[in-house]
Amino acid sequence: VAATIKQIAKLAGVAPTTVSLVLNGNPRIGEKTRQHVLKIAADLDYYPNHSGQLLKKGRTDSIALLSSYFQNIFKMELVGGIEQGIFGSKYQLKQFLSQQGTESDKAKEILFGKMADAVILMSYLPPASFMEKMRESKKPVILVEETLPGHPGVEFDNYLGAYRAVEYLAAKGRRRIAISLGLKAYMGHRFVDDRLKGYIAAQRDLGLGYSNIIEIPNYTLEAGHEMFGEISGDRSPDALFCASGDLTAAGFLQEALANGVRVPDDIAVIGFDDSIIARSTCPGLTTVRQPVQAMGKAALDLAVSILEETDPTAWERVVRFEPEIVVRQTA
Amino acid sequence: VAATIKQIAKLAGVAPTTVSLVLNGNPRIGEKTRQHVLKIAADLDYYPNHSGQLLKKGRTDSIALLSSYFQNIFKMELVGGIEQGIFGSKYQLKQFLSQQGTESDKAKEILFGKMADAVILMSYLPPASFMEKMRESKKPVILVEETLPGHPGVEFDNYLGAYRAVEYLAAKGRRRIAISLGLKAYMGHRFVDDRLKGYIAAQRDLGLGYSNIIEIPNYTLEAGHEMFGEISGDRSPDALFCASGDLTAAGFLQEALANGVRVPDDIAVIGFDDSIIARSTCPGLTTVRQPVQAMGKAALDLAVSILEETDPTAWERVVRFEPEIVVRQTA
DNA sequence: TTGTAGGCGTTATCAA
DNA sequence: TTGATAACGCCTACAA
Repeated sequence: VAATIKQIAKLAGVAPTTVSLVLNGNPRIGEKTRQHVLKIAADLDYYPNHSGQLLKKGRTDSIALLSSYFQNIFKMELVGGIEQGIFGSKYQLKQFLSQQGTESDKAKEILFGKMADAVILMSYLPPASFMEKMRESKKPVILVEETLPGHPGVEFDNYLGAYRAVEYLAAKGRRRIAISLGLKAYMGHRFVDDRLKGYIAAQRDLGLGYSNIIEIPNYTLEAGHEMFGEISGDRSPDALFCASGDLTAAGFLQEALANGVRVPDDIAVIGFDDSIIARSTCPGLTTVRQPVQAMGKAALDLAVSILEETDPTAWERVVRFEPEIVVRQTA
Repeated sequence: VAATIKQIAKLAGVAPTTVSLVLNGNPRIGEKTRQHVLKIAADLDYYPNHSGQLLKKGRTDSIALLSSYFQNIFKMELVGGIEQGIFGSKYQLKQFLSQQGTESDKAKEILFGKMADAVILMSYLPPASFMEKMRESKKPVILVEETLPGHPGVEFDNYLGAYRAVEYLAAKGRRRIAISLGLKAYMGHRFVDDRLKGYIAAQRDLGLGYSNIIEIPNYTLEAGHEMFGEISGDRSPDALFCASGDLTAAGFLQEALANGVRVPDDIAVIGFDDSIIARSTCPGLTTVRQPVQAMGKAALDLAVSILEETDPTAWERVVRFEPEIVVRQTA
């Protein structure tokens, strides 16, 4: 049903080549023929077959985002940032979902199979050997969140984020600061380790002799609710640093307030990410801001500068973003 | 750099056909040759060129989601639902962004250009002529949120949602119920009209002689904050129905609580959507639930059953979802 | 069991 | 100014 160049050519009484030239705005075709062809193309509602073009050109003019996460606010904001940057550019964003653990295979499939010119890989650290291989094949893979030195990536200083959160709480007079984390659930994800290390280092540097690590199964509202059960007892914390994210912090908040625990008077709460959730809770959630949108944009920029070869150093650049404490009402 | 069937054939000392047959699991190739070819393919890290395959097959095995919205929770949840359904199927989801007003052109480009086999079009009502044309060309366009009778779509009963919200508030003894809406900003979007009509009808049916329509510029937290300024005065409402969504309701809540207005004692608040926002506010937001994930899934199912021709009626089916009041603490 | 040949829709090279 | 021809990588009837 879709029109092709050949059909237009036949109807117009010219050769396919001519049609192609006209459609691509080549000036060496006579005005009369041009108009004629254009008219017929419009009549037939012609749109170029994408596969045909790609096959010929060898480029796809699209960039893939690959992740193993479904619905998730971090991803939404990352995509938002990428979209902002990609819109109006010549690139298309294609999102792919991969089963956990199959990320690098999927990336190879995408890149070698010419489904996209570059892959932005979210929250997954592939083996160095994989990255080197991609580098040799000139197939850009941009790592987001979990990065590898010497390979293109975008990261956030999670260590510093945690450190500053503890510092901030201590400056507010808190002495028994607990941290919530998915140590087991997100095992192998560096961001978990880094946040924990930052917490421990800050405790040590500030001479705080208290440590309380609340292990949670996932980063949901419900997990936040359940945290509330963990903070009672005689050595209960006077502050909770939800390194597990804003959503868990919001969950905790709900449960605390429902049980008559005052925030921040009885317990200060600080989240992580500064997502839309942190801004919409009540009281407003004090949190460690991670500029996720900007990170998405940065990943895209990295991909584009590698593809367009505008910057030879881009192949080994890791763009690092710094945390910022956003003070609202919970701490 | 990417390996092709020809290269494998040459290295293996067989014809390209043989390689293709092996790779596609055709049983008529001898085991020895099969193993040999497979080994070489693996060595070369072969992945089939997608464009080549598509061009030949005439199908893309992918489904497009087209919208003119960037970051937005509704979209996130819709995508979530689609992904759940698509994962494991043979289809790929491709997301496209279009400038507002160019949706149908973009859809044609996608469909006729063979970038995807079907388009799921979010929150945009195209002209009927466009839908008919697509129908004739056997190019499925699935409408989400804004639908057209006789064309495949997924909709939500916004009228009933609003009606029930008012009914619920009235049953709770509220008499002066205000509604917030982006009448101007979302002009032409049927969901706005429908919610307003539901509100008006319920007021009338229940004999409530009060009407207060708060016009807001967009559906953000900040717009919610500003609503608070609108509800003072002597005929101030005792309930606010945020037909403008949970996020605006959350904004209002923040401002109200910050100003010592008690919710729901002084004013009841009810949101719309039951997004993650509604679940994470404090107090929990009573809201009109719209099963966005299920709607995404339904849109996908519709697309698939049209593509696979499993159900001839799918071409004209509009799947309708019903509201449900989710009672939490604000009303 | 394996190979030959042609074509999907496009574009680039070269010739007319 | 226009057209014939070939090629991108893959698949598939048909032939061997």
